[in-house]
Formats: sequence, C-alpha cells, structure tokens
Amino acid sequence: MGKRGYHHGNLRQALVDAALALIQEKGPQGFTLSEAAKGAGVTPAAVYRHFAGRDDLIAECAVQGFEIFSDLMDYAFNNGQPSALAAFEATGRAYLAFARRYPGHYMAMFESGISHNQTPELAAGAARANLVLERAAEALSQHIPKDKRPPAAMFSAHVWSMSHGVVELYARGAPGARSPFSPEDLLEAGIGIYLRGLGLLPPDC
Amino acid sequence: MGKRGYHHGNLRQALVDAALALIQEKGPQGFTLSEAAKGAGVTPAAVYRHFAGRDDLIAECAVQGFEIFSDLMDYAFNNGQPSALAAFEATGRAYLAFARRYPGHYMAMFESGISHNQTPELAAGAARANLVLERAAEALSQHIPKDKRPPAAMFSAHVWSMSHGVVELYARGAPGARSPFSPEDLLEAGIGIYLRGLGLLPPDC
DNA sequence: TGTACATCAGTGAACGCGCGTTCACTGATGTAC
DNA sequence: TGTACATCAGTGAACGCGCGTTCACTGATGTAC
Repeated sequence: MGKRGYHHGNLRQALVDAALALIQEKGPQGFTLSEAAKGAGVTPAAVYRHFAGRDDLIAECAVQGFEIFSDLMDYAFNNGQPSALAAFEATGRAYLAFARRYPGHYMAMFESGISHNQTPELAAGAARANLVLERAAEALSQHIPKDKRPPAAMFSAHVWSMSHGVVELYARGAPGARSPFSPEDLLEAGIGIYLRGLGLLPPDC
Repeated sequence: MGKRGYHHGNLRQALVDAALALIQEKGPQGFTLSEAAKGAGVTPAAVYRHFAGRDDLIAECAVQGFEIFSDLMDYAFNNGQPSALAAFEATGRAYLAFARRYPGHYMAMFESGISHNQTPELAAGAARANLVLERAAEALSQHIPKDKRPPAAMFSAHVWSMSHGVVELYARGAPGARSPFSPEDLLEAGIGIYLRGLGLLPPDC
C-alpha cells in the first residue's frame, strides 16, 4: 500500500483514477479496461494483477464513490446539528454537490449498470449510504407527531428519489436545458415543499 | 407501410420490436444492432435499408416510447377530470405504470445514453411529453393562491424527478430489494406529501 | 559491502470474438404493354 | 392472359477494429547470507 518500492507506485489506485476520468468523460458505456490501462500508462494485462476483470474495476470505482458519498452525507448531517431540519436540508444539498463534484463516481455507482451485489464491498458501501440517509430521516421524523409519522425508510427514499431524479433529468449534459431552473434551486424547492407537506415547515411563508 | 407486398412484411417495425425486446432483456448496454437484426430474422446489413445505423434504431425506439408515454399521460390526465387533483395523481400513477409495462421503451428513452437531440423526431417526442406533464401541473396549480404558486414547470419537474428516481432506484432488478415498500406505494405516498406541502391536500388525515 | 537468489509487478504478443458498416449481388414483387 | 422489364428489400461475404482475457516472459526490487 506504500507509494514507493513498487514498479509503478500504486497502480491499483492509478487504474481506479483513470477509470473514473474515463467514465466521467465518455459515460459508463464508453469505459474500457484497455483504455483505463493506457490512461495509467500500463499494458491492459497489468490490470489483472490488481482486479479480477473489467467489472471488478468498475465495482471498485463505485465502492470508493459510496465511501466519499457516505462521508459527505454524514458530515453534512452532523454539521447541521443540533437543528434536525437544517441537518436534513444540508444532506439534500450534499447529495447534489456530490453528483456534481464526483461525476465519475456517481456514474459508476448509479449508471454503470453494475449490480450493487457485484462485490461484498460494494454491497456494504451501498448499505452504509442507505443507513446514513435513513439516520438523517429518522432524526428529523422525531419532530412529527407519532400518529402521522411515516416510516423513516420511506421518507429517506422519497428524498433520495427526488434527488436522483433531479440529477438524472436536469443535471446532465443535453437534457439539462430542458428546465429553466438550476438543479440546485429545483431540488431545494422540491425538498422544501415536501417537508412542508410533512408539517416540518410552517405551511405559510 | 402496408403489411403485405414487402419481402418481409414490415421490417422497420420488426426491427424496432426486436431492439426493444433486447434492451428490456439485457439492458441498453447489451443491445446490439446485429442481434436485433437476428431477432427480426434478417441479416445485419438489412437494417441499413431502414435506419442510418445503430443509434438511429435506438432513437426510433425512444421516439415510439415518448409517443406511448405522452398518450398514456394525456389519457390519464383527461380521465381524471374534472377534478384537477385526481387527474394529477392519475398522471403520477401512469408514469410508473409506463415504466413497468414498457421497460424497453423506458430504457431507450432514459437509460440508453442517447441524446434527446439525436433526431428531430426524438426531440419533438421528448418536448411533447414535457408539455403534457406541464399542462397537468398548470391545471392543478390553478387551485393554489396566486402569490404562493410555484411555476408549473418547476412543479412538474419535481413530480417527474421523484417518479424517475423511484423507478431508477426502487423499481429495477436488484436494488429494488433495497426498500420494504413497493415502488407504487412509495411514489403515491411521496406525491401525496408533496401535494400537501403545496396546500392542495388538507394538512391533516 | 558484495553476491546470489526469490519475488512478483508489469510486458508484449497472441487469441478468438462480435461488433458496426460496406458492397456488389440476387431474386421476389409490382408494373407496362 | 402473358411477357419483358424496372424496382428495391434483403443477402452473403468481407473489412478493419478494438475489445477482454491468457500466457510465458523479463527485469527491477527487496532479502539472505
């Protein structure tokens, strides 16, 4: 794992980085094991010293994506404390920020067509991300009267869905022109209306 | 366009159908012009009598998808009249029903990586779908006091985003197991909460 | 400090494959007379 | 009704390509003595 003493330095990570750059540039469909190898300055065969194959390389990209993603979400949530509402809204903004700042990771995670059960590590990464979001929802739902409180899992699924939908439909290349609003404004307004519907924001104003 | 008198009958549509079946079965990544040709019982070269190439064939799948989609949405909306609210909710349900019933079309439209500007016909189809959704939102927004009424375009973008997100995250193969709720319930509840936030549903109950 | 040796990351050539696309063709169909 | 001809949808062979993957190898690095 050290950075010296290897022929290359740290080829494993260099390959992941090259793959991410490729995915970001050409989409997950345009990604090629051979081209990733070339991007890392190495022969395609060298990839097999570090990964079982093409899918395994993509999976590692997604794993690292879920790690960053969960950390960002967790940080945003904790940083918004002690107001559960502020924490939750920060989480929503962090989602979009992640998709913008780490498009390669995002595509590897959600658009590469890879199953989240491809690897135990990937399944664990996806599960952790899920947990972080549900925890945020859980904390917020404490402020809803018990009898009209939806399950936290449903609640987080709604916000995740809207966030993902905004990213896919309005924060990507060409179709982005389809809306006169920025994805950020769109998502913030949408989550605001949703939270009002839950009674977590005052109905007026 | 007739069904007789041709060597094949109507190869153009047969190719579209074969492509849709392939996309549905193997995902948009697994789709191949050659395999679509084989599926239609024809040599790959024959495809070029009817399409400019691979992308053009996918584009036609998406065009037909947008047609069905817009018709379904339009029908659902009109059928829910005169209650704008019922009409709108029917539209939401129709979205999910479309994704379920026409997975090949849906993937061609949203997951194939094709630009909606690939063809004038495709751009027109996507624009029409957009219009249908905005019209539904517009009708519903009449019931919101003018000063707190969000633009209909934003409003429809929110619902479209949540719908799309639910489909992508919870109505697909493996990740579908990630939620204990059915996509239908998830979406219906989500839209309900959202509409409550807009003041279109009573805050209690 | 110097030599012999083991390790193993990366090489380079080769593989079989299926892809999208082209081209000259053929042969069934429809039309003119 | 019958013959000659034009049309053009689909054929079949071929192309160049880049893919993922394999394999025996090589040569730089680290270690033992």
